[in-house]
Amino acid sequence: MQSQLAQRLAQAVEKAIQDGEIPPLTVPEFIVEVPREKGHGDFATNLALMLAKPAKNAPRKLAEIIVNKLELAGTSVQKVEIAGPGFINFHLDPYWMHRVLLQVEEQGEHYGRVDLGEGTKVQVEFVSANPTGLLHMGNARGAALGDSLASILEFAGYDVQREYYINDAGNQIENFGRSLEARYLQQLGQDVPLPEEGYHGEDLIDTVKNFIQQYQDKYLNVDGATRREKLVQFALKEKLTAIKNTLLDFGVIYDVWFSEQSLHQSGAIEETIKELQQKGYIYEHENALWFKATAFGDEKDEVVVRSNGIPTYFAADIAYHKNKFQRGFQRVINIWGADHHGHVNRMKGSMEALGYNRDSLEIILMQLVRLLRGGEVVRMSKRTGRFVTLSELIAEVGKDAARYFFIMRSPDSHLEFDLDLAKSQTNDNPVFYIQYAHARICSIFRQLAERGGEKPTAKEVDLKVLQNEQEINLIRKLAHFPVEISMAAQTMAPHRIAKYLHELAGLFHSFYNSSRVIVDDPRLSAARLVLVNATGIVLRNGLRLIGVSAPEKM
RNA sequence: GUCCCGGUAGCUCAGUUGGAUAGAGCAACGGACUUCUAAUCCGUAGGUCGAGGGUUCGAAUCCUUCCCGGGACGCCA
Repeated sequence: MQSQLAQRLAQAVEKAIQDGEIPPLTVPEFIVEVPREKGHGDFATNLALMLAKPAKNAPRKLAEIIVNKLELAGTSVQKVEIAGPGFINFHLDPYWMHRVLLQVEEQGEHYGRVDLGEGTKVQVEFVSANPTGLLHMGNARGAALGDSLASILEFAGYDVQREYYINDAGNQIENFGRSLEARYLQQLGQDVPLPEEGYHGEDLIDTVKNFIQQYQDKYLNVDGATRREKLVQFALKEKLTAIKNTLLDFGVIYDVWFSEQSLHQSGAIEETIKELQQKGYIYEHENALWFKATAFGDEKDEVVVRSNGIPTYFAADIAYHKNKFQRGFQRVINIWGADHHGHVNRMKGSMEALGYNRDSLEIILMQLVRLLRGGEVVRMSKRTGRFVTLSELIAEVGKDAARYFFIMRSPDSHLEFDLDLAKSQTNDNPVFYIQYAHARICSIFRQLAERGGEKPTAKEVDLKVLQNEQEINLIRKLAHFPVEISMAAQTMAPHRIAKYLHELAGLFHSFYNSSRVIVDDPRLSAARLVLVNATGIVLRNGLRLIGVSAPEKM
């Protein structure tokens, strides 16, 4: 409906130009939106306002010209008016929206899909936590955000792949090995210190205990390199399995687990550096190789190969992202913690250097998470390795609340995660509020079944009996769902869906409290059941996108 | 010092890419259960949109200068 109106409006302008009522110009960008104020109609456009400057004419005057040229045959527009500084408001046939109920029912779990992406290949890479420990709150936010974004993009017509990059090579693995070695020797009674820069998390003690159970002291009296290699191999496998399982519990399933090590082994890193070298973006300084990030607007250059000959993680990352583009992704989206922001420009620069469009690599930076318990900030320490893990969080508040809380705020915003609120089963908890709406809907249909009634279908029902304020508000909201999907996909903002669902649930609760669904009048009853059913479908579709379950009973 | 993010109601946050009278939830206050789930609803109150300047028909939104909070500036990842 919105795009149809936009098209007709553009045509009207063209016609006015032909007739010489508006000077020749290209039609400016304008929007057809749902006005906040209901008095402003069902749709409104700012076209005349946007046209004012290029056409050198007063907005209201232009609005009049446009309205005169506007062809509205075949639309549901009943009345057009010019308002305020020059808005054109459209009032539609009061029942136009009711048709959306037919659509919702017909399309079911597909209602809300749009074809914004037109099959564009997109990859979303998220979490990619080092397999040297457990997942923390930052990873958790990334998991919720990345998975939801991927789902939303899919729903908006993109061909989406979810990927996890396993940092199973490089410096931190060396470090990991030395930490494991220390823990191993400690367990076997030796008094050795943990490396200063090592992994201090106590989870490594358990890992080493498991190792000992299998190998005992077999690696006590071998050379360090062998011992560390064996420990690392064992620990990586264990940690990665744990991460996979936790993410699975969180409802996140990846298409691809990509190993950094494979890039080292295949020679892809070396090859990529050579390519950059040939293009003149690599130079040597103090025995190290540097990438000319400054040539691409970054503040300073960056080392790709250390003076000891070992490539940095940056070198691996360049090779990795080149690999992504080689796999044919037209958009490559990464979700990173805000602490990686310094990495953004040089990564984009490196892609530009390799001949790709820097804007095809899109980075979403998310701000930090603060946990609150009993009104107090839960202190975490990276140094001591003491923090709340994702699996602990899931155990404490449940998957649904956790996923909702992580995506309900814009990534740009620092996230305050109130554990008590997430656990509370009261109306101040938005997750329960939404789920409760769904449970109530299911309950109505259980009730109907108990009374021997049958679920009506939209086309056999007279939807025009849905006329009260609550019914109309609810229908309007359902009609808006596809637009919401487009917006969320376009701005890569899953929190919009959370907000939408909360509002939808609110409108449903209002409706529920104002009108009984199962009533004596069979026409009214049937129409309301269709409305309720449609609401249930949209709630399920939305909740599915953000990875929250839609319980039938609470 | 440079760069990034934020600053909107008591609190936590939205704000449809520059639009009409700035919104929601919680907290506060006052109401509604003989009902398909009161885990709900209805109502009231609450604002110099961090501050100043600029751009224009029109600014929370854009440009600029400051202030405050968080983060990043390594041959770590």
